[in-house]
Amino acid sequence: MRVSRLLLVTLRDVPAEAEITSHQLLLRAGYIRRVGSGIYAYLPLMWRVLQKITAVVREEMNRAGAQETLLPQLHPAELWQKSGRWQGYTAGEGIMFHLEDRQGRELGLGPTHEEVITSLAGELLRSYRQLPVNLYQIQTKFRDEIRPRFGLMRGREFIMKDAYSFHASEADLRETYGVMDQAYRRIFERCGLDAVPVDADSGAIGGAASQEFMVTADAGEDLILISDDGQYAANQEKAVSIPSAASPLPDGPEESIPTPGLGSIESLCDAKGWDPSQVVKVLLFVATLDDETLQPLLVSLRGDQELNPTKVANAVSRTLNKGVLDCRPITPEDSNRQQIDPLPFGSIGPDLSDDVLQGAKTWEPTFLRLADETASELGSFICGANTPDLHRFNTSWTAIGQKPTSLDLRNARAGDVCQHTPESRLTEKRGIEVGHIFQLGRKYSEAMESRFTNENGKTEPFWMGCYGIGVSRLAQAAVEQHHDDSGICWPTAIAPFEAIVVVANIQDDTQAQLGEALYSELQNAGVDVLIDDRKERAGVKFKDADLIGIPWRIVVGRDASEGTVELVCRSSREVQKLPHAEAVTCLIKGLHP
RNA sequence: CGGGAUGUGGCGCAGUUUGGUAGCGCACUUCGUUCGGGACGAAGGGGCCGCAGGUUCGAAUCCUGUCAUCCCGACCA
Repeated sequence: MRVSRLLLVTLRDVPAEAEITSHQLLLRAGYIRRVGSGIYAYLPLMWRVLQKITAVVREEMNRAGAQETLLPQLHPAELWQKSGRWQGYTAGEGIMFHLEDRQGRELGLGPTHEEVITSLAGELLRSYRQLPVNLYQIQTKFRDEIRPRFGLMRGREFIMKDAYSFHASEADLRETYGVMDQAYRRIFERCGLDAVPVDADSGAIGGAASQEFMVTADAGEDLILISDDGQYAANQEKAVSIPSAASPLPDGPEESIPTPGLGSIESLCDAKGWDPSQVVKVLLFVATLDDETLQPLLVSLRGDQELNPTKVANAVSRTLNKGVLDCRPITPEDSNRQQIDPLPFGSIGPDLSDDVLQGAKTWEPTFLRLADETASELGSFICGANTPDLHRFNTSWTAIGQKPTSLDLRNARAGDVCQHTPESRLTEKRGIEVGHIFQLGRKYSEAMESRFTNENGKTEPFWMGCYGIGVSRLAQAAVEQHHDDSGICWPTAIAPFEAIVVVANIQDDTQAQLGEALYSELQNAGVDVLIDDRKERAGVKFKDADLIGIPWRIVVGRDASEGTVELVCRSSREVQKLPHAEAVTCLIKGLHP
């Protein structure tokens, strides 16, 4: 390709819309253009990058025994109604774009394809003899993100590879899950990304085991915790650790202590000289369940710990055996709306009576009470007295009259001791989620009544796995991980071109001819090569070449008359002056070591 | 949806406080000089100042409404 004919519009100024480096560079280097909020055009250079990535993904998926298909993007509502997800995905905070056709039929624009594929599998896979099957597709997904962000990182339209596997047994599912884990590691490695597999919460998609692949980068939206010894890594939503010990309270009788104006743990401890680990804090939430009930929650946690909302939602879901659509803190305004008496915020104890909920307009009349183990394991502690400006000192679960069950509801934090070995501690990093693999189990096959006949002639629902890679996000994550002050430094495997021949002065016949000769030679050698044949000053061409980040550059310039050129490595900035033939061999060796 | 900010040629911005009919840099076009790290000079083209009302002799500027975009929280590949 000739740069003179390439649609390449580079910008000197950073568009105001871009916050993070990778987004700025993709815009400046002419890879993407914003068309609407969270909607981007992939310009020719970007499209080449995406094709390089999908080629790697295809190879590895095919190698792992998966088969490529292409599923529709328009999904009839009935499919989603059958799985029970239509409501949750379209109403309120729902993430699915949806529409009505001229007949008044409802359709959704696919944010994910469990429903479609599971219903197809039920029709096509009748016998255990056909199993296992792993189907994948690479296509555009639509999600009406609450807040699109950071260019391709969180778009409303994005390219994703998703795969779904169907199995006759859980053991077989686990085997394919393992194969996918290995395939994913290879994919990210081949794409030149440093991606860490971490234990993850399976979230809205549901299911048993799940693992995310995180590209470590400061701009990442997720917080991940990694052990010093590298044996354990998890998303903060899922991460577990051993909490630090609480400072014990001196023995003594229970006391009521006036605490006017001390509504936060911090102010309370500052004023009274207590340690936050001696206090049980109580947080009130209201959870929206999938049967539309609004369940008030009372959560107890040791004062020095942070609550993990994902763990709370999962605990609610497990306890009540219902899905949790939303979980938000109860605020003083809620008492007005529910027409109940004001709650003693700042002085709530774990034994806050259900009486406070009597007469609530839409809430359930009793609290679901949950306690983190850091709180439930305290012998004696300080807590609110359920009366404004009053706390209880040296009380206990016996005195309070209820010993809650111990759950893990807290955030693991950097510095915490690991569960797998007390020798190791956790550190925090930020990560960009580029892949996620799940063992779904039978959740969808049961809901969609998608079944096969087993060896014993009985019908049963499939065991399922699902495996996603954010292809367009991966491309931007690669830029986030590979750039310098001058621009992008693509890993060769996913660079739009492997090499660029820069003719310093195209009007110099010697330079032009040698440049053209090298260009054809490289093309004939199967190298993806660009030639910058523009009538621009050399400086402009160098700046552009750096910006767009082609891994190798051959500069044909003032030494062209002696047949000497420069071979430049973009990422290391290493320059070698070489006879042109040698530069070509050297370049090809660099590409295929 | 809650909190914050911004809308002025393709991009980055000034002008808004104190109303007088729009300007700068980059980019673009032409010519000349220059030619290995985003050149210089000259000449040019391009904007109903987000949109709709209102106030006024007169609105980018003041008032009301509305829309859009971006940032911080809830969602996820």
